[in-house]
Amino acid sequence: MDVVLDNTDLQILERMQANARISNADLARELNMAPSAVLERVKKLEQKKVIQGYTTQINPATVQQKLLAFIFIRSSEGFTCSSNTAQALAAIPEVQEVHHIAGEDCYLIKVRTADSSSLMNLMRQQLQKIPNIASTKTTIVLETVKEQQQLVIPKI
Amino acid sequence: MDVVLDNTDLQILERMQANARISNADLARELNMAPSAVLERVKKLEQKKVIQGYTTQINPATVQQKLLAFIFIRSSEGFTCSSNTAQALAAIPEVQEVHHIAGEDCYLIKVRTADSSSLMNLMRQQLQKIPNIASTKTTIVLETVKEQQQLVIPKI
DNA sequence: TTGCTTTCAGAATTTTATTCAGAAAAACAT
DNA sequence: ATGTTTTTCTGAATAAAATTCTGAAAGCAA
Repeated sequence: MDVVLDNTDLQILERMQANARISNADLARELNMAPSAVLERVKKLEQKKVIQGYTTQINPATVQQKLLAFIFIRSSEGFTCSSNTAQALAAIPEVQEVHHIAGEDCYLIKVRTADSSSLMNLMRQQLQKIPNIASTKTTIVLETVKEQQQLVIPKI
Repeated sequence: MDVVLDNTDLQILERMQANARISNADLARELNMAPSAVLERVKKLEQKKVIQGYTTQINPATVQQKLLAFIFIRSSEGFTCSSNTAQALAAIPEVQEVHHIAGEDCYLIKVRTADSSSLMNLMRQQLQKIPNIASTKTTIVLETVKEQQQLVIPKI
């Protein structure tokens, strides 16, 4: 069940993380391997779900998403953090991330909307409808200095 | 200075966000356009920095990154949140995100490490070395329910 | 050794990316 | 409206890449 990755796999992952659209031919050249061999490895990394997908990073402001906020969500007392709550949160498209966290607060979510009034609408029309939410604490992001979902690939 | 996107651009963005490695030929077929026309648009979206890059989503656990944490960082009193602090935070590879936030706390950062002891090391060896940090409040993530950096592409 | 599995290289084939000339459409100014 | 300019598109040609396949080499277990 445990996935084992050798150095070649890690090299592939590192390069594809930096540029998902690198051609298989270029990748093969950088690794001094045949394209067919590299392709075979990439396919296996996909099968093994090491690679979960390929996404395009879009400048949020250009698609009218200028507001970013983190919201701490506390469940009602007497209710354990049900996965129903998490699922309901995750089903909202503007909710990018849902994390179950340690401590008193139950969930931390990351939300992206057009502006503060759309965030207000979202909270009123979507969050308030979810059962067993006792309170929310919102943190508005003024400026994002860094935002990379890139991992540190280990070296062997 | 303002980027204008028509419906075709948004369709392209939506599809490429879902799969950055979709072939230009497939994309053209879906949009009922010639591949050359689609390619031209994609190149322009890259030039205009609407598209900021293409990344591969890697299962963090498979590359030994099992711990995720959010850390609130407060600057020393009498010091405004200098961009130096933000830059120093952003320079740490394990720090995936650095957000300047509203309220008393100055920054909210997202950190990914192998385990809790590596997080401890990181905090002692890296965060403590940064000047003018008064306090940190760490929130450990127990379970991530959703994590998509996918935006909601507007419809026209 | 023998048999089994994995990984690789190299060649053949299919498919795609890329470039370019010119047509169509849209935008613009007169 | 009219003519002009700019943008966007199609379709064809070419270069490049993806994909498939065969078989060799390496690793491993019995």
